[in-house]
Amino acid sequence: MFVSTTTNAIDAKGRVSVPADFRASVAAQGFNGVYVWRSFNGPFLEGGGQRLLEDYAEAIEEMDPYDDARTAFERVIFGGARALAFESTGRVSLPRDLIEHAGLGSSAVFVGMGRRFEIWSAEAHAEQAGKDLSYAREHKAALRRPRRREGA
Amino acid sequence: MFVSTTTNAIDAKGRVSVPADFRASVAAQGFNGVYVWRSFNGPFLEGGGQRLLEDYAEAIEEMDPYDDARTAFERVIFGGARALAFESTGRVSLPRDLIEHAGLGSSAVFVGMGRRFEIWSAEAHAEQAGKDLSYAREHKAALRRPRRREGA
DNA sequence: CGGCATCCCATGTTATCCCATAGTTAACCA
DNA sequence: TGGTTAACTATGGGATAACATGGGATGCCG
Repeated sequence: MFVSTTTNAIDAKGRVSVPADFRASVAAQGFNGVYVWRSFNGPFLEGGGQRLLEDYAEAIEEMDPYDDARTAFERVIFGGARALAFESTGRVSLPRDLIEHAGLGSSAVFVGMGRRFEIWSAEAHAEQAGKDLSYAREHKAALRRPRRREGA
Repeated sequence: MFVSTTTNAIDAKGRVSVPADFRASVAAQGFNGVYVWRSFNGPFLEGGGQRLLEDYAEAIEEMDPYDDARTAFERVIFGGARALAFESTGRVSLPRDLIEHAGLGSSAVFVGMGRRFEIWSAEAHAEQAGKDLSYAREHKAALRRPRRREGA
């Protein structure tokens, strides 16, 4: 699971260290790296491990083979995703188009989102964090106590 | 798995490099190359590795022997598919009829689709990508939430 | 003999590997 | 408890390998 927020530097070659605990949580998923794509909800990137992408694939598999919606999702999700392998010290190099979409400069903010994570520019993240906080404050009633599961 | 979108040049001889990660994902499938056929959904090509064709064959086996759809699939996919072997540097040479069907000029856009991939002309792809993106954005609720598996 | 495909080699660009450093945290022992 | 090691993390830089691509040479079949 991806948790916490970390800011890492992007060097001149476009390399950035993926937070160590993010790396640990995708270890042993077959592919030693992460998949990253442009969010279509804003100027930031979304990412996850191989298992997340396989789960998307599974959800898509359940649609009709040549349904227009299916091919659209396939193109957007698989066509838009990039497989970024970890190099020996745990960095990935971000392709240009992803850097541009998120408006990344010399640093990247990794935000854990549970099964996914997001990558923001420092500025965009600061702005969004403010919005999220006030939104959460206004809607705190919506968060109810989770039901206890058996065995826990 | 085929992911990401890559644009490669087609030279005067009709040769085009298959993206390295696409080649890696069909390696060790018996045939050192890809199968490509004309899509019947538009002016683009579809392709995949040997395993994909075998899976199609299996799916078709389960249809009625004289179902019109079955024979159509057999003709289009098996009859229309071309086996394109990788040359030493990872290129394939696209037959004329495929080039014409997709309206390819001096470049080809490879779009990863998970289990298969598509090949588009730059112009047609730009147009289609816009449509797919807005479609996916509008219908994202239609993509059932992927089932969570144990682990991350 | 003329297209057409395949093989081989050459090249520039980009990405990746490997080593080195510095700061931080954890571990360990006296 | 205090201090010293020992890991691990993030990050910089240079060397190296991989990739995409062009061109020529060779072989094949009509």
